[in-house]
Amino acid sequence: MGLAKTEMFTDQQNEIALFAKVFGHPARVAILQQLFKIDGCYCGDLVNEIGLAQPTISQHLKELKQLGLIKGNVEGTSVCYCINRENWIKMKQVMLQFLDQDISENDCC
Amino acid sequence: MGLAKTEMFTDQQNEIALFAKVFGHPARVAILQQLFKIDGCYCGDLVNEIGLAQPTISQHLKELKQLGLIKGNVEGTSVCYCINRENWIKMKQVMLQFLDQDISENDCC
DNA sequence: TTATTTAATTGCAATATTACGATTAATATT
DNA sequence: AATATTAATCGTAATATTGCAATTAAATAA
Repeated sequence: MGLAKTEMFTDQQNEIALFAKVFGHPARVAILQQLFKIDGCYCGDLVNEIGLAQPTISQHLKELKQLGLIKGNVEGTSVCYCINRENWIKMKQVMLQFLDQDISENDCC
Repeated sequence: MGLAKTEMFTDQQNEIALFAKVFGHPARVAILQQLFKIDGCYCGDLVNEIGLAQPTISQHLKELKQLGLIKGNVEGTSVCYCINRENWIKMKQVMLQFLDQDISENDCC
């Protein structure tokens, strides 16, 4: 079916999966790292930096924006993208809660 | 093409994306949370707990195992799964490095 | 007004993912 | 040996993702 049965899972599990999914492509990882590095990149800069076609980058930017992880500011014909710091921190808390689960010592296997 | 152009990205970016991708489905998040909670689950337990069909759970377990995040121990006709703690810690370091990037104060947008 | 620039959108081909029924493999039980 | 139990594998349908050429939209510059 190619479709996750989200109704069987908790909101928290679905939220974790949604954030993780958007990080599940190296182009989006690269875009975010570049935005952390430069802090305000035009779409064209990202196209040059990353080397995928402009529509492809634009599509990845859209997904990041939909999840609220980046903001886009229109400046004339350009659009300046940057990290949405507030939401990044919120996302980080959700992900850390998942990654930082207590690891007990007793190894079962 | 449905295929990520991994050769354009750094090993680190591809590694982050690979880990994130496996967390990008709520069933795999749920499996991992259950393994942290119970610490040694049989495949059948996970099928009952999560409510997807046995082949589906088996497939998700395979992906988690391929990435080294879980171990499976054969006990008769059953297989007991648990977290691979060593690799979980390694994965966490990679992901934290990505999530914990310095957030400067100056907001560009 | 007519280019020009920049980025979003559309449409599509190739590939990947998700889910599960049916089957198989391996072990345990009778 | 025959049966039962458990989980992996196979095959397949439905859907999602990735990438880009072509086009469009919107703003600026000439």
